[in-house]
Amino acid sequence: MSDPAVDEPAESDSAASESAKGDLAESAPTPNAKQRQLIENTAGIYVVDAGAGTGKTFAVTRRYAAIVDQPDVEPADVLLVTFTRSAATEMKERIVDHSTYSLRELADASIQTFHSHCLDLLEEHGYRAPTHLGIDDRITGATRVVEDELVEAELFREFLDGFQDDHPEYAEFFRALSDRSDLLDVVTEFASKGVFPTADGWYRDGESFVDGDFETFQDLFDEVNEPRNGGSKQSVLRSKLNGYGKRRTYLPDAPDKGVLRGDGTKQAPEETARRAFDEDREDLKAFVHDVYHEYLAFALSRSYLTFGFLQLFAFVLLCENESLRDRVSFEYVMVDEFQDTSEIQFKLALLLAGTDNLCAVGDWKQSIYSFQYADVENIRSFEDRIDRFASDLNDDQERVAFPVDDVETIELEENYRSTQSILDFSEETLVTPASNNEDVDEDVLDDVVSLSSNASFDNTTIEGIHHPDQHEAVLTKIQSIVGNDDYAVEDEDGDPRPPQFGDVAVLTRTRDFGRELLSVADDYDFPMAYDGGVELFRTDQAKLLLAWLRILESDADRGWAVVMEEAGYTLDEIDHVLENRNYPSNMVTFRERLDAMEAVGAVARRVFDRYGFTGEYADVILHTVQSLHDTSTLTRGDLVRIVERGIENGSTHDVVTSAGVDSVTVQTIHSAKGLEYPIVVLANMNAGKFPPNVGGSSVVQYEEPVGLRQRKIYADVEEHAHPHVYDNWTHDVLRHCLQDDNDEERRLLYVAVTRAENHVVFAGGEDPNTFYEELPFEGTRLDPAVEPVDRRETVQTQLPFSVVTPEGPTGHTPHTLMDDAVFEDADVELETTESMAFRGRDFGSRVHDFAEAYALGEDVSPTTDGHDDQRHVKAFIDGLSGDLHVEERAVLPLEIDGEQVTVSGIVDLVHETADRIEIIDYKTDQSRRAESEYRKQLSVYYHVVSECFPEKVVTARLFYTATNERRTIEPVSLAELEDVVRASS
DNA sequence: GGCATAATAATTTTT
DNA sequence: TTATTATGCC
Repeated sequence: MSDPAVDEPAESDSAASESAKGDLAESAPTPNAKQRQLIENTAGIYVVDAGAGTGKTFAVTRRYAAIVDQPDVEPADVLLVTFTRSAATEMKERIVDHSTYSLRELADASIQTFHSHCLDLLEEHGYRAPTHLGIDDRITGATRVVEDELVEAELFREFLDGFQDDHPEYAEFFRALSDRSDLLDVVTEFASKGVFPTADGWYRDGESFVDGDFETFQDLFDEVNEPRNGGSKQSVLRSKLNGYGKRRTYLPDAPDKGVLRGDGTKQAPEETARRAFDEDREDLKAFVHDVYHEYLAFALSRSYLTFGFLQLFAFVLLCENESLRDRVSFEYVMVDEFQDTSEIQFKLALLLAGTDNLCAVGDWKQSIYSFQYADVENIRSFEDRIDRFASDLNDDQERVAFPVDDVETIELEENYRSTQSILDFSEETLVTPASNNEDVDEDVLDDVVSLSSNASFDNTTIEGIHHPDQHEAVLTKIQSIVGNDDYAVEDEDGDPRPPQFGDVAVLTRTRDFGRELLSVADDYDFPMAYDGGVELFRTDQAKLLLAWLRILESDADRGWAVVMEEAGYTLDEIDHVLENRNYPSNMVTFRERLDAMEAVGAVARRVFDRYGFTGEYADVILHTVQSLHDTSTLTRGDLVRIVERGIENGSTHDVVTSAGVDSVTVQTIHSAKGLEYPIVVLANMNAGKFPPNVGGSSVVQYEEPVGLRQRKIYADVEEHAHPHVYDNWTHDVLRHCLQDDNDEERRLLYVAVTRAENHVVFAGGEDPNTFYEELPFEGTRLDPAVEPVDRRETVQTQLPFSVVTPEGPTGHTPHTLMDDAVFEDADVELETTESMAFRGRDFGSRVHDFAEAYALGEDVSPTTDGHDDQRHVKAFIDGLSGDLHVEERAVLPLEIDGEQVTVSGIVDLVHETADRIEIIDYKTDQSRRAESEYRKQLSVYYHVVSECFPEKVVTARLFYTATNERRTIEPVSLAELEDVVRASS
């Protein structure tokens, strides 16, 4: 145990009185000048450019505290909107530390996402909201929110079936759709922009949005129609129109290619814009309107709302009901992550603001959620938009009752995360072409607020490696980095220290790459963990398990086909075998062996053994299956259904790998947003992968300035006969004007780079992409030579428990059971805190020391050094009532193969009430991958306590201190524990 | 260099 | 389905 840990006195409310120290990110005790400007100016409209690592959360929470600590202001007067629920929780906790309010007092405060606030509004006042759109239905207590996208898609399909039957007049539109579910996208997108249908038209000025605005369109058109190379080269548009009508035939009234492109010119004629835009879209509008309106009615009749509809109805309600608007509006509104807001959310913020005390905080450079309808223009063109939206809302009555023309901009400039080299480099990512021919507009740099680093040293390396065996090359590179002084990272005192595996994060654009990398790492015993959701049931492991289960159940063809294909049979061979039911004998033998097994868990295990699936996916599938049902009562049929359902709805599960504490993290860039790592490896920079050279494919799409585009395809009677005949050629012109460029890809690149504190490595495969080629770093071919890792030497894992000599516990309270003497006799090796070092800080002990002291009621308060662990622990413990016991040890006697052995386990906290005992183990977020081992450790204690206190409900939980997640753990069965002990002895 | 055509390969994920 | 890149021709 080390570390000064908790030496900071409880902080006072006034930022000014705090001591000037602390060099770590978000929670530096003293705000810098710009942060102070934001914190202290709470009246008026502010838009805050808060770049990566500039202490945004810190400033926002302090500002909130400053607002509510004013004499006449209560938390009920303030709305603080966050992007995710967990961000809301985090905000609350951090505010508690800096205001006079307790967590309990803030429990009902409006610190939440737009969606949950809308839900609250509708639950309380939404009963008649649908009538404003001419829908004769109500939102009631029985109305639920469908959160799962796939469930919604299923419901929508069901709706469309009925709709199609009821509306034969729309048959031709349905024929034109390659995928009916595109219609759901249209509906969702309309909803996200505040365009709603009424019974016989569009809500408010919705129709003008649907029609689009020619002026705006013309600007876009002109932009792509600009001749290039000083007039010597045709415009992008003209070049693209070269393919006009290439593989399709239009109806006779379509203009000729030559007319649209212009003859002997470098650009398409101006007239082309008009022609394409003026296409008659009335029928299409009616179609989309009816789908939209009837779907809303359908959803309400089924008593459900989607995320998008929550906002839709809340918006309508606030628009229509003036007195309600007055009652529910806030004196102060703050919106965090403003770059991730959609158009309707911006408008909701205006409707919810009772005064002009409005604050939008974000970083346009980190806007990477456009697929979620985030609109980066909300923050980039804040002043224009607030002006436009407010006057739109005020067109028939005053809804935004304050002036919006006085907008103050605050730019946070000090970066607490990265070196200056990385910050400077990061700007390059925003102007790097994504493909060889792309012309990047360098003007975006004018909008970049350059950041200045306060790192204590700058030894940054930025480099690229590539090799066809990219996975191995990445591992090799990481091995050369770990322990290498050339890649020193910053320790807790701001001094350089050699990096460890835990300092490295591999970020990728896709989950797939992460998964592949992890499986290669597994071959070398390389300490690496995938952090994030995996569509577990869509893995090979799950599919093969399903196949064998189907074989067992009914000799199903689709079972045999899968396992035979896996075994390398050709399709012809498989057909032949299936026809004659003459299955390969080794497989038949295996089937018989499986058939003899009773428990499905055992079947699964045996299947995974056969295919050598020893990795985490197999593990998690087994675990998931077991935790879904009690293994003893789960039939094969049940399991088949579970896996099928899992495949169908693509449910993701957090994969828990057991690489030990000090291991490399693998994540998607999206999920790494907000996090930081000393060393970032940005992998899979291959042509076509990142950025992908793929465009949208939906047939009916909508963009605000253009309105609806339409393409109807009259397919020949013979399926897929070519050429199709299109009655609408406009789409083929318009689509070229609406191409969004690769800006968001560059922002993704930006997000990835700005996660790094000290070093960045780009990694590519056979064919590195343009980003890799164009960015200013040296890329070298790296021939992989991964050293197989002996984990016992290089990875400091925490042993789940040790096997010791027979000596059972004798006491009968859970706490005397953990008698020190018993424990010491047992000769258990205790890990030292050194082995838990986390990025150079004594992370584990920092948290544990604090947690222990705080749980024991000592007068300590969380440090604010850039990590939230202690704060999270404090909030967690504050929420517990009952007896707390810290650092408990358990020994559990087992009889294994006729021999008495005893295993021991340690837990951090035991929370005991009259009827429950809760066992809690603190873990850093970093250690999540070892969860399956921790499970076993917790289970030792679980079984001991359960046996001694049969009348109490015993639960085991892991508490991830960095992310403030609490996870209930399904204990490992005694039989399984015995297996583990057998294996380790 | 400019233009047209053929070959090629294709995503992220929260409420 | 569609955007990019490679290619072949002028």
